[in-house]
Amino acid sequence: MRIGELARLTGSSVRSLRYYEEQGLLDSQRADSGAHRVFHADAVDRVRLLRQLYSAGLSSKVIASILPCVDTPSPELTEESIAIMQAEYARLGEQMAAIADTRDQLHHLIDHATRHLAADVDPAGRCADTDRARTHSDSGLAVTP
DNA sequence: ATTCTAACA
DNA sequence: TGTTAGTA
Repeated sequence: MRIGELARLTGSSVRSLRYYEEQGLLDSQRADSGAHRVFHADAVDRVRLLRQLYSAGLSSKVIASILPCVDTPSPELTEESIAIMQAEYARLGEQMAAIADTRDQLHHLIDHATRHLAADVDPAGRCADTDRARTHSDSGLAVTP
């Protein structure tokens, strides 16, 4: 397939795909005329993996160093490759903990704001405000572990 | 219409 | 990565 289709199938831009190839992360052939790139069908999975790693915060360099672990023959897979993967694994673990902590704080803020809104402006009756407060509580955001 | 390379307010 | 220019 050509670059346009690969982009469509992976939800990435054509520009990004050329960049991945430039970084040695993606393989491609050349059309007979050498005019344009031709990608193997497997490139779809490869690109999805690349984007997943990128979105997790891994750099092109890091991804390049661990790809030999993905490709069938891996002559350039070294001890350092494993060390790098372990480091990223650890980093993601810390990042997940930090994100969980942030989520907890947000939960508290939501809880506080909800109570404030419910008890605040309605010494007499309660209508819109109370409804809004209840809506927030049941919105799925208040998932206390 | 699609792809390519090169380059940057 | 986006975008633009000039081609093929």
